[in-house]
Amino acid sequence: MTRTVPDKPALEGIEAKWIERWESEGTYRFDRSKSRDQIFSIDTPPPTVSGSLHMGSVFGFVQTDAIARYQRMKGMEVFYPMGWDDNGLPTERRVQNYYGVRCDPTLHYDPDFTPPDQPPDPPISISRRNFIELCHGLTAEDEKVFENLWRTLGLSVDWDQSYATIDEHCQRTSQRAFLRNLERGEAYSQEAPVLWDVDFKSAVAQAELEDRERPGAYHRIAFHRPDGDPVYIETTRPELVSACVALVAHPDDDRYRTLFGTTVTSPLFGVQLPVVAHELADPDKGSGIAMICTWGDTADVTWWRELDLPTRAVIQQSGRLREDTPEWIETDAGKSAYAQIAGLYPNQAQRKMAELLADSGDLDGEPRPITHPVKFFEKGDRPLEIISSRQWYIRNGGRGEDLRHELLTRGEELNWIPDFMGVRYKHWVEGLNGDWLISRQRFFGVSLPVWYPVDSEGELDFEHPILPDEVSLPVDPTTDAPPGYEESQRGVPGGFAGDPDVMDTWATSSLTPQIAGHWDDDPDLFGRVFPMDMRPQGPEIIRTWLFATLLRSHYEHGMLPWSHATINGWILDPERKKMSKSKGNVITPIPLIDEYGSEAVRYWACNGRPGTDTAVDFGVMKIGRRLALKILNAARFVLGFADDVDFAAITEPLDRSMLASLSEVVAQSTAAFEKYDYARAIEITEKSFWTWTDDYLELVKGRAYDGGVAGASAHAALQVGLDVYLRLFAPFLPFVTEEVWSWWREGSVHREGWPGGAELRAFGGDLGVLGMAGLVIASVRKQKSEAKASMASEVESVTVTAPAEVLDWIRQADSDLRAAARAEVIVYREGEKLAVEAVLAQ
RNA sequence: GGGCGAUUAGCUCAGUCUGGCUAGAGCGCUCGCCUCACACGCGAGAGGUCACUGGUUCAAGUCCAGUAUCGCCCACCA
Repeated sequence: MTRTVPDKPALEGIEAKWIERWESEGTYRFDRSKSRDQIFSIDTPPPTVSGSLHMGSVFGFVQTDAIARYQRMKGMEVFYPMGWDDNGLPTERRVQNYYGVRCDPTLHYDPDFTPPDQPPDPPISISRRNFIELCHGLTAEDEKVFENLWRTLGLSVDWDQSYATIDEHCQRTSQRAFLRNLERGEAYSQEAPVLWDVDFKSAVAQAELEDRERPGAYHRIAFHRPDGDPVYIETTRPELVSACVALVAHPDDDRYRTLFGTTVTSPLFGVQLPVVAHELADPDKGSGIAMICTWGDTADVTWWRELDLPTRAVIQQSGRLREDTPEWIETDAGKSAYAQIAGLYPNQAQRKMAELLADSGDLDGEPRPITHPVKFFEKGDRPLEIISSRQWYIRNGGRGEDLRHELLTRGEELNWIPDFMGVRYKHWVEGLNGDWLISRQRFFGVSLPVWYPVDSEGELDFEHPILPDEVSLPVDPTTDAPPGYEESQRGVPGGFAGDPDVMDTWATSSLTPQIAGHWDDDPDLFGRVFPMDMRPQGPEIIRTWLFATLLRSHYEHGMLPWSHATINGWILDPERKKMSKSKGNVITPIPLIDEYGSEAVRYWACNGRPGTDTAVDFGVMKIGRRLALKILNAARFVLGFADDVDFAAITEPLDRSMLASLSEVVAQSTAAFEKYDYARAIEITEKSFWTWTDDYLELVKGRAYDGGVAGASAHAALQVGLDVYLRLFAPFLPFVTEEVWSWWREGSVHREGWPGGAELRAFGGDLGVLGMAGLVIASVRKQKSEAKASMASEVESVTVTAPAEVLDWIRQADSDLRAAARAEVIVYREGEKLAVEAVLAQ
């Protein structure tokens, strides 16, 4: 092959050139003919396409790509799919804002609907089907943006292996897995208290909660004993006095011991309430006695359940207090008091209650302001309420010790990188306090594939759901009729009703190994890629994605879904602050790629240690760019000599020494990669490469230009060196290494073998020659520099003093040293310590 | 309240698992150099109480205990 080495190599434009070439040549296409032990499979995180692009996405994906490229070069067939997480609330929310629409399932489909150019305010209501069409359209656009970014970054993904969590294949997989969970008793539905977001009007799961510090106020409120004496409780939620079912204190609390078993009356509403004892009551909190409501917090739920208390719900799904007077309020005064808070939101009702209680004399003093943690849906704006609702659950060990233990054991079987991340999983599983709530009262998601018989009274029979055949999946029970029924029987006595809910997005994305590996429709492929080798992901979704994936695999396959979980660090802004939209410090990758180039951004990402929080650092990107340029220029130098080199011609001791040191670098880099430590691998290679260009290239330059037998040795050694460095850098800097490869080699460097140390060691080089010659030339440079002389300035003589064996190494590089130092002669003297003295020409 | 991680040069970070010459790199800074791959470059230099306190040891940035600050995760939040 003829060489085409450009006169002025440049980085500009090489991304576009190779992106296109890799695609057209199928460089990263997965070859499914390989067997499981020849395949390295990656369970890629499907990014939320309706989220914004940010450096956090780039960081983890580039690190994964480096590992994928290493494995591919090592000879493994890499299964590297890409998915898009497009179902669920983030998309709905984006569609609502983008088009100014709201979904109203009661409306009929309008086939001619097109959204207005500008989002209208207030938003317009559209049918469920129209809404879902908009979701599909917008996510398709968003996915293009992401795919373009991934390609620009050079991710070696096989784009034929892609999926979207809302596509038919994912829906089928998700519904099938759910039905199997149901069949085995791992999934169930029940009417129970759930955490409820009043804006989204949906239940949310424990994994989606976050605490936020919110202002509140302790209200000290009097309940009354039969003799009229007050019992003071302190509450931040006086609006729930109407939902109170009991008072509770600690069984050992002497202040309240005499009250247990007696009855008190609630203020304003005059409801008779028992006083009960429970260990969860904290004598040090408030007055030590608390009201139990339906339900103000999760402690209320515990008390309600364990003490078998009645249910008195006043807060509705809308978040408002119910309009009609609850039946348990029987006094006229109570009814008129309730009328004043009926239909209000909790915060409004709270202010009203404070007024009413103050007027009645039941509020002791002023409300005392505090800030306290309040549970929010992580994507929500208002505090969660707890309401009773029928929902679907998957058992996750939160309510069963045996399962919890099995899942903890699975966590121990998994290889965590870095290993301390395993502790987060352990703590999460140990802290679970309920099963996984998977149903959501939303629209853009995978439907729960169940219908319910409607009895002759028109009531739904939730205990005997009607299920589809697996072959008919995916189904949408809101539009499809179940087996054995006609659509005309929907909602009529003796007919059926479809479950209107969709599954939580994690209920689908917890199946990414099964989805990507085509568990449901291609068992041959699945057998070749599952269980997968690697699950890369962020630390914040260990409790969701990682845990849920492990759970589903444990249920379905009785094994871990992957052998290794690599957890990347958190990305911080250049000031080392967390990036967030609200702070306005989010950095997006595309402008950085435009400015520094893909290689530079990749270099930055690859320098982030596994699991280590990393700041966005433009300085590091500049260094990456500099490295890429250096590779181009060094390659131009190396390839500027003879086309036909003979590796048997590598006879010079210095050249062989260089190859020996390179074998060390290969060994260390390989060892680092085997431990998934890509950052260590690039560090080792980079450090060695700069020494190669600074010392070795300078030392052999003269000989290389002079030619002859000694020159031929240099030419060949330089080419071997370049060849090895290109391979070592290829996982990190795929564009520039491929570019240089194309100047003189056939095929793609990314399909070439990873270098082995054996063939380099076979040249029999002695590490000491290059090592010592490097020290001598450095010392001469230093003396020139101190004399403020040019490096090209002539040297009359160099005197090297050293122990005999060191002198022997240095002598083997004598002519190269003289040429590089521009020295007439080198005088060797035996001595204890290495000393170099140069006499500069005047 | 509990847990995990971090704290090393002005800045960004290696090094700590496995204790051992004078603690490293790059950026920035200072000085010098157009040396036939690269001035988007090359050479050299200055710069550190390894957060703090105590302990183990012949020897501690490294191991142990505690403290402080920062970040993250978790927690029943009356």
